[in-house]
Amino acid sequence: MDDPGRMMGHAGGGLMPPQPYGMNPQGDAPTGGENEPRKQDIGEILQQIMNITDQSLDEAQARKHTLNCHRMKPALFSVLCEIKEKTVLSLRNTQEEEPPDPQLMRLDNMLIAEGVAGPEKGGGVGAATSASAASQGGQPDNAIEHSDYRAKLGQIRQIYHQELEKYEQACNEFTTHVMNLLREQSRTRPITPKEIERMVQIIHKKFSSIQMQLKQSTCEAVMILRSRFLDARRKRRNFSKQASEILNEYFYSHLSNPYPSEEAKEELARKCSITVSQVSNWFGNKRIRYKKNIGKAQEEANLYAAKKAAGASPYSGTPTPMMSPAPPQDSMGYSMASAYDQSSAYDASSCGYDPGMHQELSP
DNA sequence: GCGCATGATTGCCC
DNA sequence: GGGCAATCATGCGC
Repeated sequence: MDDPGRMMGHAGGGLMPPQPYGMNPQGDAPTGGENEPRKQDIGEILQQIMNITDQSLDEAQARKHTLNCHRMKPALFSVLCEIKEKTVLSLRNTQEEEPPDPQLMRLDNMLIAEGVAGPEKGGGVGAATSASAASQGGQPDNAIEHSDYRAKLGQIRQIYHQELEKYEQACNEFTTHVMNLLREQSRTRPITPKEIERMVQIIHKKFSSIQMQLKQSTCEAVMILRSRFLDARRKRRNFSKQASEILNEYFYSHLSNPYPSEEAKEELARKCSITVSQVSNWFGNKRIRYKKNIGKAQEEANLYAAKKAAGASPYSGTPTPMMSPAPPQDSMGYSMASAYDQSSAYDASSCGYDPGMHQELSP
């Protein structure tokens, strides 16, 4: 930040009556041997002015009074006026109105869109809804995900507004402080209201750059939250036990043709409270893993066969062409008849046993 | 913390 | 476009 001390200086705002710049108010142009002591005097006065900032108010007031009564004060004022003129010239080029920062506009727009800035949108309900739908399809725990996302976004929003308020407060406090300081100093040194105003602008600019960092960090936090929320893999949840049972029962009941039709998939999806694509994924994974580990799959098949025998299957009333599960292997690696084969209503002899399917699904 | 289970994704093939 | 195979990433029991 610019040193406020460098902003000092202009005739009209000071203690002295307006005088032409560069003129010695006393009219006695420095000459020859008188120069050295005067230089020393001015140096001394400048040093005292610099020291004022390190002093207590009472001390400073006393010192200022001494300075104002100093015989070299008018000469110093004149010097300050000269510096002032040069400073104003250099400032003229920097006072043009700057266009709004496109980066800041982007950040603002994003924060408004996400419901972090601007009017309260329930912590980004819209974003949460879309993200939730994208990540979970029609899963019942949507509401949990949704509220979870909303709660986290709400936290971000709260922190953002707290910090923003803090920065604004600090900015106002600092601005007031600097303005008071400059007004106070304007009694001793030439400072115009316009310069004070410019100083305020500089302070605001500084604080707005800090605000931009805050906005940037907030945007990053929202993006991270969103990506985590949208990343389905991160949010993988095992299906409910009931859903797994339903899917397994269907799979082992249709082992001869474990490729459910679209209608069947929809029905399964509805019963399991999952999406059709999740049903497709499940069957895709199941077919592959069944083939890879047929022995273990056989145990599972037997389990479901036993259940079916007990009449527990929801599919027991809808006999469709299927095969018995792959027979378990004995110690020699040969197939043995499974419990499922023996107990199922859909055994090899009764309905559509497909040896080819065994081969197809066997490793 | 580790290993296995499991849902999801990706690339390829038909 | 659907299925397969490989892989990733997370959940979960130990």
